Amino acid sequence: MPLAHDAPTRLAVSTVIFALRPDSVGRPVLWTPLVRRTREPQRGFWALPGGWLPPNEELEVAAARTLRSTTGLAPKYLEQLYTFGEVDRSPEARVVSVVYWALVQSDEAARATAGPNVRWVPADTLPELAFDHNRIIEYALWRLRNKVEYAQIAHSFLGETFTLAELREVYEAVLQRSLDPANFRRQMIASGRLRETGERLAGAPHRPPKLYRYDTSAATAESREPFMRERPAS
Amino acid sequence: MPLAHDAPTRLAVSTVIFALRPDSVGRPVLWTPLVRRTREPQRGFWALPGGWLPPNEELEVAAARTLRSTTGLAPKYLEQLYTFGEVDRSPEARVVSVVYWALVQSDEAARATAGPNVRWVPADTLPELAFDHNRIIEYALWRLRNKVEYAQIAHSFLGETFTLAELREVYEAVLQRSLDPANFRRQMIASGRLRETGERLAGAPHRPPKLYRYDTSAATAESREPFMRERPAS
DNA sequence: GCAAAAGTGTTTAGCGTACACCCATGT
DNA sequence: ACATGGGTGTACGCTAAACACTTTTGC
Repeated sequence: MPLAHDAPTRLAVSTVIFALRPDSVGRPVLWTPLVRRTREPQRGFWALPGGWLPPNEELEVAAARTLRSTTGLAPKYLEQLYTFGEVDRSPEARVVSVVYWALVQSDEAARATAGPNVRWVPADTLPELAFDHNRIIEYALWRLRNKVEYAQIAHSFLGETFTLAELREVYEAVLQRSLDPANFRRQMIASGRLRETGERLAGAPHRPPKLYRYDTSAATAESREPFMRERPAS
Repeated sequence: MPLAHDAPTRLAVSTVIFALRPDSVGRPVLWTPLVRRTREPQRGFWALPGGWLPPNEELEVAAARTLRSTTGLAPKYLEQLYTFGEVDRSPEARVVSVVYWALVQSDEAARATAGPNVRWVPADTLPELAFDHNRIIEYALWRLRNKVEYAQIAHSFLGETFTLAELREVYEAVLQRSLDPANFRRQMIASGRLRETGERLAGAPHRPPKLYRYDTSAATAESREPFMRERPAS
């Protein structure tokens, strides 16, 4: 079915947002917030947070604003994912969506705003979503799991300081497999991007672990990608 | 300077095209075709091939069509690169460009159409281009050089059959360093994606090398990325 | 036979994995 | 003291890099 010849192509920005939340057994797994569509087309279906691109707003800023308005949070990591533009991905009008993906701090996400039209769901067991949004989230998951293996982004789920065990739990949750604590420690230290804070986390009935901080200035030239900012727009 | 409030955001598709051509010393290096802008803004400057997105055309098809109209060629590899949408990247109007990158067969590119408004230039020593196109090509180069190291795309510069020496020359030209022929051979064979044709390339004053063919069906599930097609749209 | 590139064999170094073991704290 | 996770040491296996060596052609 051809589109109306006078309908202009519309440009939207959407964001796939990831945070870690405990599942029913208490182990952290990936969750993502969705919004309920309140108008046609696809009214009532859950969809990615997003909206039309304002003429004077940067793409990345639009993604961050969307994130903030649906979760109340600021992204700790934000990157362009892909642009989806199939002619038939939305009925009636041609819609090209520039999609971003974001990581937010998990303990903040636990207290994130939610309402009747915002719902967090486990990213690996999605319901049927509006448009091609299932496919988009699956692609974002693929990218996240790939990128965690070679880029230092896992700390974006955590706060300013963290223990190596906490960091390892993030990797294990994202990659869905357990990692050797001893080797994990050495790999992280060898990367040269962790700085000891000098403090330890006390209170547990065992040896108190050191607290680390991610060193943003230690990113080497080889590993740096174009267009990557230290602080995403908010 | 704010944009006119009634000017809609426009959507364009551009393509960074790479082929290998001999430099002055005869060694293959990366070249890319540019088109001269014949209207304002930036009239007279060289720019990436591209144009406005037709309402009923797929993004990838638009990229392939652009490629064909400027070079007369069909892409052997075509992938979305990034979407550039900075508010001020084009004067007067907000333009969001979905940029693709493509690899074309080098011996075909040698006979490619060129005219007063199409020029091939070495990709590593670009003149000053229109808009942000210098930055776009530099990013495409970065992506190409990264991806060649972990994905099997180098054969896209070659014809149906090729020798391991020819394939190695592609890698050397893209990565700008020489590779050990013995180890290169073993790595390629070990990848399991090359098939012997049973033929050899005769005529040179030395032992005739075997001819190989790239086996598209041998791509494993682990290495496959979403949205990758065997045959790009043309 | 000789030159030159194709193709094979072998050694070494680095790195990730597996796992044994010691350390430090709260109870 | 002891249980528990933090943290260290070490051996193994795989792979890439380096390079010596053999093979096969045209001249």
